[in-house]
Amino acid sequence: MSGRRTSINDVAKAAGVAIKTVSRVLNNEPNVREETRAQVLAAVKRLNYHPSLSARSLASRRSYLVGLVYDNPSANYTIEVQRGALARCREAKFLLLLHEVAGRSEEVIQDILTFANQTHLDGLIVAPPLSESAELIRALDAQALPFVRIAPNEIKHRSPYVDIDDEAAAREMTEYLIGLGHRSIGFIIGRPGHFASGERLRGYKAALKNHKIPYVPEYVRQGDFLFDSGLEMTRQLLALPKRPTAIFAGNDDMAAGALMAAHEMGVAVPQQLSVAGFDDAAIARTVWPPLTTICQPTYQLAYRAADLLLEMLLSSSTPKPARLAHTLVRRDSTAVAPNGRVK
Amino acid sequence: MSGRRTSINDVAKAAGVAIKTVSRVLNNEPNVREETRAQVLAAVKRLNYHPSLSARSLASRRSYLVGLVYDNPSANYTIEVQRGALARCREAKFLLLLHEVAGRSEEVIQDILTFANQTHLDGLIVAPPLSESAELIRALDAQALPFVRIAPNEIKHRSPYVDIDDEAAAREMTEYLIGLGHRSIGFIIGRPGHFASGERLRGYKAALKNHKIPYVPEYVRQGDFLFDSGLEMTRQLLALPKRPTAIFAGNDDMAAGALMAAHEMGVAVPQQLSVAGFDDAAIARTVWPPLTTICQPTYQLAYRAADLLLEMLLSSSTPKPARLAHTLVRRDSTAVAPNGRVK
DNA sequence: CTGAAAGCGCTTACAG
DNA sequence: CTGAAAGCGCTTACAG
Repeated sequence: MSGRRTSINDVAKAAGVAIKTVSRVLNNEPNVREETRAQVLAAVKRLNYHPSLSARSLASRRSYLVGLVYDNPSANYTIEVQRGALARCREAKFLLLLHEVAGRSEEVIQDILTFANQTHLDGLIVAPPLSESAELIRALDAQALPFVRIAPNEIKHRSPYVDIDDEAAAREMTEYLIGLGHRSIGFIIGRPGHFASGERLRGYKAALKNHKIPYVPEYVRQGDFLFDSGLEMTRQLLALPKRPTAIFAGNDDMAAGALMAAHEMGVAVPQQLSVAGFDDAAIARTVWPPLTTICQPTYQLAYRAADLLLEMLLSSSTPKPARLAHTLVRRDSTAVAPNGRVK
Repeated sequence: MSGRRTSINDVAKAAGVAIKTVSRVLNNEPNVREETRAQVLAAVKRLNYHPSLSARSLASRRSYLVGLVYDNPSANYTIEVQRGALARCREAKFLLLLHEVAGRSEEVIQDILTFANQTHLDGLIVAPPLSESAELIRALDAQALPFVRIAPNEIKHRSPYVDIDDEAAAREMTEYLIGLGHRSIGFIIGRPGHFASGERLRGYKAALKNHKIPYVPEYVRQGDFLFDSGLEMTRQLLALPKRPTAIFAGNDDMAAGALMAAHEMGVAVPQQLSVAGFDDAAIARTVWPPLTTICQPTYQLAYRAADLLLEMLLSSSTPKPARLAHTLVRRDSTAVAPNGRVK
């Protein structure tokens, strides 16, 4: 670290061209002779030159900074989101800044706006459940800050988003259980207000209907996406006179709670009770038995979200939303229903 | 986003001073009259001015960028490290860039150096287990890049670091089990090569010695910090003719594996077997029964690491290493030894 | 296909 | 205690 860092001037001198030409090569602009381009690249390599982000940023009135805001629902989920967004940003030579928020909605919004203003963010990626906040969307709109939402709810807004088909996924899982011979299937709903909670419930209902299985209200319980609610609701479901032979929880944390309730009450999983989750979070593989669940392509969702944002920033267009595929992962927590006939 | 962003010139004009004075106020430099300072701050507020990082960075030859590199050992741990480092960086108006690495040591080092060069990082925070890599330390040294290590091993290097006393913590946990009347205590060692693995083993041995309990080699098994190794080693320990009444695993993931082995073999925890972990990771609270474990102040370690790095950068001194306190967290996985007399 | 000039918004180094 | 000038390393806008 002695003396000056090497700059575009050094490269220009070494390659025998003007700095504008170096700039063209570095930014993959057209109208450079192939030979000239090669000379410049050779000089870049020889001098181990790395362009200065601050200079570029200052001159182009663009920060090359993208923010990722999240209200950490679970560490594993968040890490995957970070990975996906980071990967795409790195490719485009943008920097990703993380910003975790928590607390009341009003403060959270102010917090995010302050973050965006202080860092002069070019754009923002909004992870769920923040992506479901109508107030936040409105506030970002008012700032004219480009943003992309991951798995948002039904809020109508022209900004792009990426998601999966929660209803279809829940329908598939329910039909998978039906296929195993289950006819009494409990369902634990996710936190009220989350769009995904409602969609998953809708998928459960649709599957029952498709198979002409009556909907039993007492089999459907309200949880909140947390372990404890899965535990408590399963205790209630298993205490029912005619208890369900399968329980489908709105996410893996609640499914893990369901497993614990079964252990407590001496109900064998999967022999006497099948349990299914949603998300394929890390907990799905650390509980016993490992959970049958729906795998969301979290990394891909975040990668794609970053991709859409960069497209907005670089071409100032408004890209179309993207819907990605989920998969049903079969593990050991589900099995043929006791006395059940497999279809 | 119409027209120009407000700059230091606008503030200077509005406050009736030179831009240098605005700069002084913003950077808390001395030699500004209190009245002038107030005028400037009022103008800053009125115009909702936020200084440009790129301009500041370009002029001061400092990127205000700090890197955090990690080889994600567990999502929960990583998230806590991020939180701590982010909090300190935000206070100092530095930006934190994440960089996750994986794979062979040589590639990892090259990857980190490329990251540092491309972003013109001012400094680097190195999380474990990367902080234990002698090759990495050497490479960073060669680049003259300031860095701070979190929980490094015994590598001698003048760069600062933060850690806890792993040996003392393991000693305390072992003595806690002894205090519950246990005399046959199994131990599952963490991944070989990790400094913490050896320190924790040392603490276990020291406690036995302090209490004149003979060291039984077959009670000590080699794991690798992963769930499966805890499962397998506990199966072996519980198959012993005289099986231990307590098992202390070198981390929580292995302790969770130990719990599953006990469930499998019909050994009641904690009535017939006490199980203790280390780290207080999220899994410690999702397994059943919840784990007694050692809580590392992960957030604080990272916060402090960032603090030391910033001190290095801003005062160009070399701060002293910091050692932080751990705590023993009692939960339901440990109890009085069967037929044990509590001391 | 290539380049010279101006300027982005700050800090540094200096003067008073 | 305050300020005018120079310059950080790029891109933009323009000229040829």
